[in-house]
Amino acid sequence: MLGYLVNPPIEDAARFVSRYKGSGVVLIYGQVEATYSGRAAAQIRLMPRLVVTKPDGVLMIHEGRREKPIIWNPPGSQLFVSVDDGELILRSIRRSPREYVTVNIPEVYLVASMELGLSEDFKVIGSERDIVDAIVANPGLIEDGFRVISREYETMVGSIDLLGEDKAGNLVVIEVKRSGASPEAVHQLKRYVDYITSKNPGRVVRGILVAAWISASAYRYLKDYGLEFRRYTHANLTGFSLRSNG
Amino acid sequence: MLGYLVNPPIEDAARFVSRYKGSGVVLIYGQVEATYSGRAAAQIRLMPRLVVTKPDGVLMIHEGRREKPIIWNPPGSQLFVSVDDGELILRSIRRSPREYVTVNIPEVYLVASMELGLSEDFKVIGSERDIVDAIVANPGLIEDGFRVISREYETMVGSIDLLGEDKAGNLVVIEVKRSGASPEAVHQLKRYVDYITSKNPGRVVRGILVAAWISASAYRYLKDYGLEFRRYTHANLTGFSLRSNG
DNA sequence: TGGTGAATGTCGCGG
DNA sequence: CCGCGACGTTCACCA
Repeated sequence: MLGYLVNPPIEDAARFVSRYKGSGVVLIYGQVEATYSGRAAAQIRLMPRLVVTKPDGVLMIHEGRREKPIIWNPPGSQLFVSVDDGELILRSIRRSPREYVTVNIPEVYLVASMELGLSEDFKVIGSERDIVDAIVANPGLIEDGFRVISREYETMVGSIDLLGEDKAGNLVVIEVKRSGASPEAVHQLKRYVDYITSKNPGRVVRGILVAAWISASAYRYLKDYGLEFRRYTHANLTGFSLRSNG
Repeated sequence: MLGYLVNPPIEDAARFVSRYKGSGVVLIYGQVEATYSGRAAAQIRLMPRLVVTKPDGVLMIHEGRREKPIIWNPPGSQLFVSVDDGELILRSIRRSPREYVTVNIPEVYLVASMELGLSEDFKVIGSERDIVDAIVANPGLIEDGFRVISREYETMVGSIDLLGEDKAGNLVVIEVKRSGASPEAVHQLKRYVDYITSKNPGRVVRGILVAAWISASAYRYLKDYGLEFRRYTHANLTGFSLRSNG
C-alpha cells in the first residue's frame, strides 16, 4: 500500500514513478523546476517543491503556501517519465486544449506511492440546487400565490434558474445564489428579465434575486433595475426560509 | 529538511504534526474520515487518503482522483492537533466566513514534513492584462486608426477594459476575454456601450469584444445588439494578432 | 477587512 | 466532445 524511497538515485526514482504512476498517487519531494505552456505560459525556477501525480492524470506542483498548485495539469492528462542528463523528467500532456507541463528534478529527497480511496457518493449539502429544490417543493417560499412554470429555462442569454408566475399573472424570473449576490449576479438577472420581457411583449416581468446576502453596490444596481431581493437563511440542512427585501 | 515516520503510533504522529505544522508542509497518509461545516456542509467516510497541511494554514484532503481536494480549508485557517480515543484529530478553523474541518485519523501509514520554497516573482504569461497591454502598445491591432483614450475606465456599471476612438471619431468600447466569450461577456460589453452612449448623446458608440473564441449563442446575442467581435491568437508568448469577425 | 472580477479557473451536467 | 453555469470557487488587487 505504501512504497517509498529516501534520497534515491535519479534512476531509481524514475523507475519508481514509472511503476506506480498508473496505479497510485505518487509524491515526489525534491528540487524542482518546471514550465507550463498552453492557453497561457509560466515557468518556475529550481526550488524544493512537492510534485503529486494521480492515476487519473492529475499532475500538481505544490509550494509552501496556497491551496492551489503553482503549476498543474488536470485529470485526463498523460504523464511520461524519463531521465535526462542526470535529472528526473516528467512530461504531462493535456489533449484538449493542448497544454504541456515539463518538470525537471535534479535531486529527489523522497518519492512515495500510495493508494487513495474515492468517495463515490460524495455530496455537498447546501448547494444552489438544494435551494432551487426547496423553492420548487414549496413555491410559497417566494411569495403567496407564486407558481413555478419552468426550471433551468434555457434562453439565448443563459439558463434561468426558475421561471414562474405570480398571483397577478405576471411573469417572474428567479435567480438563486447560494452565498452572496454580487453586481454580476444582478446583471445576470437583469439579462434574463430583459430577454423574457422582449419575448413577451405587453407582459409585466418581475425579477427576484434569492441569496444569503447582497453587497451594497449590487443592491444599488438591483434597485436601479427595478428588481427584487429575497434573503434566505438555511435555518437547518434540510429546509430554509425566505425574507423579503433586506 | 525531510522528516518522516512510517506506521507510527498515533501519539508519535500527533507529536510530529504538532512540531512541524507551523514551519513546514506536513503530509499524512492514513485512514481518514472528515467533516466540513460552514457555508455548506459535507462528510466523508473512513478511507485511505492524503492530508496535506501548509504553514500558511492550508488544510487539504486529497483522494485518488481530481485536482481539487475533496475537503479543505484555505490559507489563514488555524490548525489544532490532538489525540482522542486513539485517533489523531485535526481541527481546522477558518475565521471568516466561519468554517470548520474536523479530520479523524485512526491509522497513520506515513507522516512526513518538508520545507517547500515560494516563487515570489511568479508570473503567468498570457493573462487578460497582457492582452490589453498589447493593444495599448499597438492600437492598430484593433483596426487601422484606432486610438486608445483610457484603460480601465471606471463607470457606474463597471470598469471598461479599453475606451477609444476610431478613425471616424466614433467612441469604441473594448472588452477583452483571454479565453472564450460567453453571453455574459456580451452582456457586459453591452452594459458599457449603453452607459457610454447615455453619457455621450448624439455620438456613435461601437462595442468590440476581443476574445480567443465566442460561443454560438453569445455570437447571436452580440449581433442582435450590433456589437463586434475580434478573435485573437497569441501567436507566441510576447505578441498576439487579431482577426476580424469570426 | 471586505468588495470586485479574472482564472491555465475546476467540476459536473446536458445536448 | 463542447457549451454552459455553479463553486464551500481561489486568487490578487484595491478601497
